[in-house]
Formats: sequence, structure tokens, C-alpha cells
Amino acid sequence: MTEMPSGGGMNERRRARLRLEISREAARLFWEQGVAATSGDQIAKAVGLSTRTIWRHFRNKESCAEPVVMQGVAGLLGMVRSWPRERSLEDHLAAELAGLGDKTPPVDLADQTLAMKMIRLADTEPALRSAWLMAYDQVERELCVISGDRLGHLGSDLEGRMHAAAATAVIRVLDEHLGAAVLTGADLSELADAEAVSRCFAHAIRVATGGALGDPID
Amino acid sequence: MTEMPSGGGMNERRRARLRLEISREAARLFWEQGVAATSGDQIAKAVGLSTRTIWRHFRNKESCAEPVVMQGVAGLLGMVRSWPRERSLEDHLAAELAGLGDKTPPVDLADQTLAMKMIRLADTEPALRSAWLMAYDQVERELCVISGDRLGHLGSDLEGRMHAAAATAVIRVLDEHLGAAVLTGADLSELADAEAVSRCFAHAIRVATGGALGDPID
DNA sequence: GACAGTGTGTCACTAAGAGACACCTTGGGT
DNA sequence: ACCCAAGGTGTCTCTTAGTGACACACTGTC
Repeated sequence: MTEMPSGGGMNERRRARLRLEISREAARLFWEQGVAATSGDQIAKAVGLSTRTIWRHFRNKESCAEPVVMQGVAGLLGMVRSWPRERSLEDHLAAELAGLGDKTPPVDLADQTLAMKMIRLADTEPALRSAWLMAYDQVERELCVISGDRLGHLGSDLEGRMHAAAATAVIRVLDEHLGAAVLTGADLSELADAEAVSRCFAHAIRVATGGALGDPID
Repeated sequence: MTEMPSGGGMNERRRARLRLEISREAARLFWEQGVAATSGDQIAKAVGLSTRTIWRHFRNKESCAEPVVMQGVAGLLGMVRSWPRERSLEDHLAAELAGLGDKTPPVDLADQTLAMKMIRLADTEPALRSAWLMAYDQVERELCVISGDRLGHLGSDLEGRMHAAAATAVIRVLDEHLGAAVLTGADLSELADAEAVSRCFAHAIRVATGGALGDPID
């Protein structure tokens, strides 16, 4: 009869951690040998679980890539989540970015490159492309809540959804662009200036939402 | 040694027609009994082909839904494709819509409702959601060419891609909204005024692209 | 009428993913 | 200390999504 709120919450996070763990191995294998050549058994063995358990946590093979993709945008998403209403997007991103160096664990860097490899693979593997899009679909839902909050539901719900969708779309395109740039190793110079990158994101979001997302509220 | 340009072109269109045919049956079955309960054999039998042939035309079961989804947006996409540079988006859509009643074959209406059923199903079936997103990913690529053409590659390629992505995103959200409205049968009144709908699309695209797509060129 | 090319059917096969059941943790109550 | 309920996992089994290989049918060309 007694609920266990801590147990439930713990389980959810435990589950998320496990999914990420599996996803890391899966993404690595996908990158090293391609999606088709990677079997569920192989993923299971790599992460030290039974194959059956893999399918308990992922609805199919491609979707094993989703958590690393989500992890790749988690940084930006976290920043947007903590965006206080009274600040402009540019100010907030700049501030977050300033205090980012110390609190970002090194593991995130590995995840970041893994996520970039996934989008690269998505160019040739339609299955991964759909996983990539599904991950951003998730981002869109989260952004929808945030934009709904900032717009205070003054506009229609539909309007909020469009803003969220447009913002997510430009974020995705920027991610694809940056990912490609990093992996080709072309010019890392444009990435070096983190503030320029954040300004780029902020500007893109502002444009895509017709200015609805960007300005401080009230 | 001799190419057959007519034959090749014919094949491509023949293939597209066949894919659509298969897709219609698949979508119908998906809607009637759910995706999981619909087998490849069943789709094959419904369309009068061997199962093997189904998998020659579609990489997996879910993607069987893509052609009807594409068909669902083909109307709008066609309009945007024929958008002359010297007209505004609003004017062009209104003009196209005026001369639309006569040239739209009735079969399109059935496809339209089928497409709407698919997005409805996508709410509960992640596999269909990814098919839906993949179809719009295709739309985005097409829009990318169009926007690149209209912007004359004056802006960066990246900018064109962001505009295309944002525009596609709002079109998708509007489609989802309209589809939901039609199927719930709530108020068809807001759909009755075709011109209002087209103005809605035009406005959304204009906003999402920061005005980059909408105005006449030069 | 022989020919190339392309699309389809049939058969055999691999692997994705689910169902059923037993086991083993964890954590809480007595 | 003991038991018990809940939920995650392994093992076994089975269905079916999806592929490879090969033969056959169709179509247009020389």
C-alpha cells in the first residue's frame, strides 16, 4: 500500500543511466562497423547484458542511438531549461557558457563526439537518420513546454508548438553543421570561440521564432 | 550502350506509383488493426504482390507509410515549387488555391484523410512517428533547394538550410494540427475557408524564416 | 529471333524483437 | 531475523521482418 516515491524516481534515473550506457556501446559499434553489421547480441555482449534486456530498454536497434544524441543536445537543452524569464537569450547563454568549463565532466566530451559521429552516420544510414530525428522530436516536446511557459499561453497553444518546432529545427541544423565541421576537422577555429557559437544559436532561435523567444519577459 | 531516357523516367514514375499503391494498402491496414498487428505478408496480399517485392520497395514496415504522408503534403509542396520569384508567398498561395478546385482529382482526398490518420496513429506508435518525421525530412530537403534558389545563395548555405528546416517544421506542426482537427471532427469550420488556411501557412512560413521566405525577389 | 536490362516470384536463411517463466535483487513490515 | 511484494534480468522459445540467390517474365533494341 505504501508508495515509494524515492524508489520510483530512482528507478527512472537508473533506467536513464542504463539506457545511456547501452547507447554508448551501441553508438561505438555502429560507428566502427556500421549499423547493419552490428547485431543486438553484439551490443548486449559489449555492455554486459543479455540480448533480451536490450530489447526491454529499446524498441529497436536504431533507437539505441537516441540517448547519446539526446546527451549531445542535453547541454544546450539544460541551458534553455534554466533560462530565467527576465533575461534575454543571448545574455543567459553567455552567462551559462562562462561558468561551464568547470562543471562539465570530461565524459560529456566523449558523448559529444559520439553524438556527432551518429549524425555523420545518419547521412548514409536512413535508420540512424530516423533515430536522430526522433531524438530531436523529443527535444521539441521539451522546448514546447518551455516556450509555452515563456509565452504564458497568451498566444494559442498552436503558436507555442510552432515556435518550439522552428527553434528545434534550427538547433538541429546547427548541430548537424557543427558536427560535420568537427568530424571533417576542417576548421575548428569557428568552434573555438564558444561565445560566438552561443550567439549563433541564440540568433537562430530568435529568428526562427519571429522574436517570440529571445527577449526577456516583462 | 544506348540509354533510354524515356524508359528511365517512366520507370521512376512507375516505381513511385507502385510505392504509393502499396503505401495506401499499408496505411489502411495500419489504421484498421495497428502497425504491430499488420504483417508484411498481409500488406503484400492486400496489394497483390509477393512479400519479397514489398521489401524491394521499402526498407522496412514503417516506411511503407511514407508515400501517403508525402502525398499528403504534395499539394502544398507543389505550390511552393511553382512559386515564381516575383510574387509574394501569400499572393501565390491564394492564386494557386483559387484554381485548385477543378484540377484536384478526388483520389487525393482519400490520400489526404489517410495521411491524417497516419499522423494520428503516430501519437501512439513511435514507429509511425519516425516515418512521419522521415517524410518531412524529405520535404525539408526539397524546400532547401527552393529556398536556396530564392535566396540566390547570397546568404550562406547554412542559412538556407535553417530557413528550410524552420519552414518545414511549422508546416509539419500545422499539418499535425489540421489532421487532428479533421479526425476529431471538432470544428471543420476553420478548414472551410481555404484562403484563411493558406494565409495561415504563409504567415507561419514567413515568421519561421524571419521573413526570408515570403517577399517577392527583386 | 537473339540480346540486354529490369522487375518479380520462390526458396532458404539470418536476425530482430516479443512472450513466458524462473530467478534474484531491493526494500519494507512484522 | 524472517518473509513477502515488486520489479529488473536471464534463458528458452517462437514469430516475422528483411536479405541473398537464382530462375523466370516482360520490354525494347539490333
